[in-house]
Amino acid sequence: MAGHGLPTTSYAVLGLLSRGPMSGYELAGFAGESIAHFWPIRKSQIYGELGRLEELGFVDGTSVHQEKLPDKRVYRISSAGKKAMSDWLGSPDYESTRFRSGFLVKVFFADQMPLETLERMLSDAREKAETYRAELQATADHLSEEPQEAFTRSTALFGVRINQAIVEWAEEVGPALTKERKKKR
Amino acid sequence: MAGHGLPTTSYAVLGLLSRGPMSGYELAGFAGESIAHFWPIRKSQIYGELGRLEELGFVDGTSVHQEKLPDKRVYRISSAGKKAMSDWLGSPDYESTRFRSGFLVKVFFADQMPLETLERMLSDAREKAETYRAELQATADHLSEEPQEAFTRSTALFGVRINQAIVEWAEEVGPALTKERKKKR
DNA sequence: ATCCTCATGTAACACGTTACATGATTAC
DNA sequence: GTAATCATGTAACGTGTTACATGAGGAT
Repeated sequence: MAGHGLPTTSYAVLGLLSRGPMSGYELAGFAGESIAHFWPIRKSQIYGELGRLEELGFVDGTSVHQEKLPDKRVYRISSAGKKAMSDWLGSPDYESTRFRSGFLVKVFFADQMPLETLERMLSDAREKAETYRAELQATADHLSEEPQEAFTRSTALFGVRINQAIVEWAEEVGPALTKERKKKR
Repeated sequence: MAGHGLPTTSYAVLGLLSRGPMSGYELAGFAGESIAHFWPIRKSQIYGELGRLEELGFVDGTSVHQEKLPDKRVYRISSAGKKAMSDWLGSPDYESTRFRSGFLVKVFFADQMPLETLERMLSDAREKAETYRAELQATADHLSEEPQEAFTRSTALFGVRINQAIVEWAEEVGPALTKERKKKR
């Protein structure tokens, strides 16, 4: 927790709502296109957050009837919500990074792994990172020069750097590791 | 899940036990020095995993009485456990990477953030990554040339690359973002 | 004397994931 | 006309985190 109270996910939802009123479904879509690469949120979790935020008085929900589609509930950030958001933004504290790599767990124990499997894993990881890097680079390139977008772009560029690092890592250690595995056994 | 059954944490525990019998407490310490930077496991979770693995017959636990210290339960990997481990290592599938950055969430919404806070955050993130990078580099350097260690070293080098990328990112976008925030408002 | 760390764990809870539900519209 | 997708959500579950417990030894 950063400062005092709510988990980061709550502020993420609140922040997205500060860009305009939305239903949970719409919010899930928006989150998927904007923050998902560094802070994924499942839609079921979004509904939970919206409920919590409404109880706290940080958002106001309004039920909207629709003819051909299911009725929806549209949420709008309240003034208390804006205050909570700007308090959060006022502090430089942030929730510490969570990183877990099932890939590295396997690499760590790979001295017991068939050579072919290891090679498949390494090339797979390299390729995935390469693809993802290109994708995020494209995202960054397509953003406008609007001031607001500079922040979005910087988060995309973060992902670009990370995935570039992974590609380079795979190229560096790949040959050494498979060679290692050939010696052993 | 990678293949069929257990979560990655179970295999991580099993894999560490394949290096030798340990108590839960010892295992937690070992995990903290080896895999924590890409797969952290809390000790309370380790006890849970050990219980599960014992029920599955993948490890055998033996209670050991100690004079001055609390009694402990020492676990040893069973042959069924070794089989489960090698089956897991035989498949190139791995649990997908989980990455969550509370830092980037704040950066994403930083157009509403006081300039000073943004600057503090960026330099803090840069510094943390720099420190962590050096730490992991030292870890990699101190590993021997034993074949086994090559895999451990590669996971450390992964962290080195990642943190190097973060440092470079901060240097790239830092000035642009703070400049952006100076224009706005 | 008191406080902190070591060495062992147990218990409670919350976040986040996966699975389930439902009706209309579009695709093949 | 059957299957996939859209548009809305709810419910159940499990991993992982935080808090609690306990007694001995070392530090100040």
